[in-house]
Amino acid sequence: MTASRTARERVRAELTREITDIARRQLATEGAGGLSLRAVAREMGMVSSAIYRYFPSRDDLLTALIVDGYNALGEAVEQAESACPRDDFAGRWLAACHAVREWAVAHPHEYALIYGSPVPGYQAPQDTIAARVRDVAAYSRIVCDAWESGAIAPPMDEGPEGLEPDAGSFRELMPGVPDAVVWQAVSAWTALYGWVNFEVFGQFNNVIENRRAAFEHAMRLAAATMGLAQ
Amino acid sequence: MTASRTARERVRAELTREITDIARRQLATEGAGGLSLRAVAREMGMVSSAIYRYFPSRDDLLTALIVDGYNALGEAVEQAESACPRDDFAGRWLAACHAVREWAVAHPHEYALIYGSPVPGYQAPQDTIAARVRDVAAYSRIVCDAWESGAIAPPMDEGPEGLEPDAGSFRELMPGVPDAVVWQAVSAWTALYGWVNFEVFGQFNNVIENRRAAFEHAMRLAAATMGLAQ
DNA sequence: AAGAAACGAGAGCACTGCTCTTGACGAACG
DNA sequence: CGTTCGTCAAGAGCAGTGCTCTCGTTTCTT
Repeated sequence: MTASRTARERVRAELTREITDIARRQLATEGAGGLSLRAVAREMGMVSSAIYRYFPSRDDLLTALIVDGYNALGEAVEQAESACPRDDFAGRWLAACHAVREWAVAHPHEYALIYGSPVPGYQAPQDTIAARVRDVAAYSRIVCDAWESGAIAPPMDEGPEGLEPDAGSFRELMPGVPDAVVWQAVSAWTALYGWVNFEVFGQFNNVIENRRAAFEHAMRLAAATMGLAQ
Repeated sequence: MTASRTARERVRAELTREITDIARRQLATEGAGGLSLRAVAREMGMVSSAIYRYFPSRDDLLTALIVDGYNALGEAVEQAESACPRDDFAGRWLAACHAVREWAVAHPHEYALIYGSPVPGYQAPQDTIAARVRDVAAYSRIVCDAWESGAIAPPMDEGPEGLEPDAGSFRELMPGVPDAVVWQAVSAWTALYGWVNFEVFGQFNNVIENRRAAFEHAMRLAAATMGLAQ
């Protein structure tokens, strides 16, 4: 039904895709700040103002790339995690971690776009929040499953107060899991992205050599803090 | 001796300081990408080209701000950590963590400059690496002291290979500490900055409410992974 | 076939970092 | 004291940016 309404809409969809493809390539080489609408237009053989027929502003083009990035990362995590045996929770966790790291290392600029410092003046629209929770949802599912099958021991203390039960937050993504376990999961989550941030943004240059092994070791430690038996 | 050589040098130093001050204010409001030499010059009542007498390029001005940021953060950590009893290692660690977080929350754009995604096209010169290790040096000292007084239990495994013994790296900053403990310290380090990154870059908006308490809880968990007795 | 909507091209505005030249001022030297 | 040399602010200008507006043309709808 949505295959080809008119020729005009087909070529419009085609051009829109070509614009985002070229923009993604530019993003990969120049970074977010170097993404130039005029350069995209130049590469397409169009005039810069024509781009505005497809994306009303540079920020809208950025938003499209951000949504694509969230989905690509989320899909990578989902695939890696779902390839593991359902009851191997530590294995699923490690697979998810490696998926995040490898995608980030392979697409550093896209990763910076979604998990780095926010682009100045850019405000993420509501369209992005649906795609943004895909990776953390997959990861919450592991914690959820592990808790339900008793693979996570109940911790001693209750943890601090103050988990906001907002849509798409941890509290909603892990129903039935006690707050203390959610807090441990949050800690492991921040450890994961802290590591990936440091590696992608160059803090490990000339410091850590065998990064994959070191990462796996750190993620095993994170799983332990989460209470996940190895 | 360096107080006042000539009047010319005095006014030059004064103007240089004024430029960095205005640039820092602009950085705080607009972010790194919005830092404009012309706007700085406008605010000083000068013409844009005059700025180039003091900073040969925009990147050099950025570098000055980055070095200042490293020093400010490092000094905050040093002060907070040194205010604790020398043998209260967990207390020193928590104090250092809170210092990092509070400085970052108070100066989000400066923090983004030094620990966020790298500014596109900007390459950090060698001048920065001296100041950059100030915070991690203070923090390594805690681990070192704790290890020497036996507050850190020797871990089971040895951890992965691949610690690069580069100048200013962890391996050099913690002499005498076994590799396995250094790896645990690296994990705690990444957990710390992972948390601060997420908070400063807005990932905790509408998710975590009482962030200071949650942070302290996460940092206690990190201290536990590090093997630090509480 | 006629009207409406979408489209690409082009000119133009305000802004950016940066370079080059010009003229003025101040400090050191003979 | 006067000259010379280095430093400085100012201005014009270049190439680039995001974005807006207008103007014919093409395409779809009625």
